[in-house]
Amino acid sequence: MRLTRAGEYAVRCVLYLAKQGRGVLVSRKEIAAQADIPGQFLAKIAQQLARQGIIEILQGASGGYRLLLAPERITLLEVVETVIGEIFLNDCVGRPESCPNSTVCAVHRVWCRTQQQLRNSLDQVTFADLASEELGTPPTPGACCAENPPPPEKDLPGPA
Amino acid sequence: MRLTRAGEYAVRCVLYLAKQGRGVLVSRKEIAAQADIPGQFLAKIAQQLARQGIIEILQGASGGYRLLLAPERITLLEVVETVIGEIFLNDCVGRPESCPNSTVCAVHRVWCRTQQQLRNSLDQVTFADLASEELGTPPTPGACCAENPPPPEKDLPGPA
DNA sequence: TGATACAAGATCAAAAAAGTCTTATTTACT
DNA sequence: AGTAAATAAGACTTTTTTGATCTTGTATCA
Repeated sequence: MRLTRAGEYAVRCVLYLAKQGRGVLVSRKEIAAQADIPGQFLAKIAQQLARQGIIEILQGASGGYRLLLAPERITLLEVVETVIGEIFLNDCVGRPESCPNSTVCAVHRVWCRTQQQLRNSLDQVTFADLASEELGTPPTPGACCAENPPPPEKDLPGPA
Repeated sequence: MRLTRAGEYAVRCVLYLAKQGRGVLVSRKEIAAQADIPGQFLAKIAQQLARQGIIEILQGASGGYRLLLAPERITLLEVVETVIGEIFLNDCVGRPESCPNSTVCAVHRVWCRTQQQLRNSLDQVTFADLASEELGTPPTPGACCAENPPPPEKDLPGPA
C-alpha cells in the first residue's frame, strides 16, 4: 500500500530535470548521482518516461535525458502511474472479474470513490509547483504531517 | 499500491458479522465458507481484529467470532489498518529518516496531505453504512467507477 | 574508429504476501 | 473424567513482487 521505489525514483528524476529547466540536457550519470538513484535502474525508469512522452532520451556520447514537456503540464499522478501503472486501492476495482458481485458490493463502491479522489489529488500537483516550492519557499514550518494528525483514534472501549 | 488480501479478508469478515448483527456468534468455518476466506488465514486475521477490540473470539466447542462493537462505530479505515498497519503512500512519510530532507521536500508534503485525505475518507465509512447499503438498496445502477472515470488523460502532444 | 553514453532484455536476489502445517489449549457434551 | 469440536499461536513454505544488476547491442561524437 505504498509507492514503490521505482515510482519514487521517477518523481526524483523528473523533479531534478524540472529544476534544471525544460529542454536542458542532463546525463544519466548526473541525475543518478544527484538524485541518488541506481544508474541502471534509472535507465529503465527513464525509458518508461520517454515512452510516455514526458522526457526525451538522447543516445551516444554526450547523450542524456531532458524534459520534453513544460513542468506545468506534468502532474505527479502522471509520473507515478507511468511507472507503477494505474493506482488501484483494491484488486476488485482494477479487475472486476476478481469480485463477482462488484455491482452489488458496497465496499467496492467505496474503494472506487476513494481511489478517484486520491488520483485526482495527485493529478492536481504539477512539477512546476514542486520545483518552485522547493527552490523558493523555505520549509513552511509545520505545513506537513505534524499539523495533519491521523484521524483521531476512535475511542474504543477496549477489548472486553 | 493496493490493499492486501489480508485487508480485504478482514473487511469481508467484519462485514459478514455486521450483517448477522452485533453480538451474534458465528463459527469461523461459516465465515470462511460464506465470505470465501481460507480458514487458517482467517484465524490469524481474526486474532488481530480481536486484539483491536473489534470482535470477540470464543474458544472451545461451539466457539466462534462475534462483533463486539456496534457496526456504526467501526470504520473501514479501522479494520483495514488493524490488519495492514497504518496506510502510507510513501516510505518517506512513514519513516522520515528515510528521506533526510523531508522538511524541505515539496513532494513529501504532497504525500502527507494526500495520505491524510485518503485515510479520512476511509474513516468516514462505517460498517453500518456498508451493511445496510448492501442489504437494502439495490445496486444503484452505475453509481460506481464507470460514472467516475479516471482524471481525464492529459492531452500529451505525444513523444516528439 | 574507438571511447562514451544509452537501450533492452535476461537474470538474480531479497523482501513481502499468501497460505499451510503443527502443536497446544479451551470448551461442550456424555 | 474423557472425548470431540473449536480456536490459538507460531513456525514454515510457496508464490509474487520489487529492486537491482549483468550482458550484449546500438548510437553519437571526437
